[in-house]
Amino acid sequence: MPELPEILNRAKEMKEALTGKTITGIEILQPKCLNVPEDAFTAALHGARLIDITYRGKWIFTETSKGWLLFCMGMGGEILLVSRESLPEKRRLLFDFDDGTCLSVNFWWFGYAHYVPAGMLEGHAMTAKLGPNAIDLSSENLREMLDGRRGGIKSFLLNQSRVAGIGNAYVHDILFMARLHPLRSINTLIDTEVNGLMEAIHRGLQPSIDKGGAFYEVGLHGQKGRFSMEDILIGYREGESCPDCGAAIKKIKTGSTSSFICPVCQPLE
DNA sequence: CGGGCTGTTGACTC
DNA sequence: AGAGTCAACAGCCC
Repeated sequence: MPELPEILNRAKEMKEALTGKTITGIEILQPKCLNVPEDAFTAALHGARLIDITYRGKWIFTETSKGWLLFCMGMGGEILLVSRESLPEKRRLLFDFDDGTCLSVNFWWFGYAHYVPAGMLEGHAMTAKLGPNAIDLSSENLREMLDGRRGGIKSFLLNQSRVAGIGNAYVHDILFMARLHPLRSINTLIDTEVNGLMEAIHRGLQPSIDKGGAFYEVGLHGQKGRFSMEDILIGYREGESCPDCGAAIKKIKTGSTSSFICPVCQPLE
């Protein structure tokens, strides 16, 4: 599940390694992940030179001389820089470059590779509505965004059009560090809790950013992320002891997702 | 062997 | 506005 730490790192690696390369061939093994017909996609990007690679939330933005190439990795996948001689078996898309290297892209069904003409990003619905990157927010921003809103804090954090980049893997520890129950109503939060939440977002994401992302994802050169299970406090630790109070960590259903909480540190009043 | 679960997102309904 | 459900898939666990 690539979320902000993984996507940030992958975009950075891609910028360093791919800028300046020109696409000389495109192989599409799963046309359904595209937003335009296969031949239109190929025609649009053939001969495109890569200018810059950035990210927003869980999306990677590749700026080329012929428009935008956007990736969303869905629930997992790899973007690998390889040679023609060592192509991974599992791939959905393959880009050949003018220097003989290849970019192999694989993801589960939910992944997207979208083409958007230059200057037309505003018209791309899935990225145009993304909120600001989670790590770029200030407490003041967050307070303004929460103001007047109802509903649970977890679904707010997971809603990419509010805050971009947080997914279900990191949200457990973020809420634990903020001492907030996932179903806590936004309109009951006081200022100190919002400040604490902002701090928890940084404390929840930055260590993984610094370690090249989570252990279950790989980077552009196939290397594993160094943010390991030992770095996770509460998430996926059902039945283990809360690191703060020792109570048993519980797994609960919160809408359509599961949540891991300490029932003592994160009460729902 | 098979059923259940996980994860992202948009579409859809209430 | 927000909550709930569904659909799409591979891989893992029991």
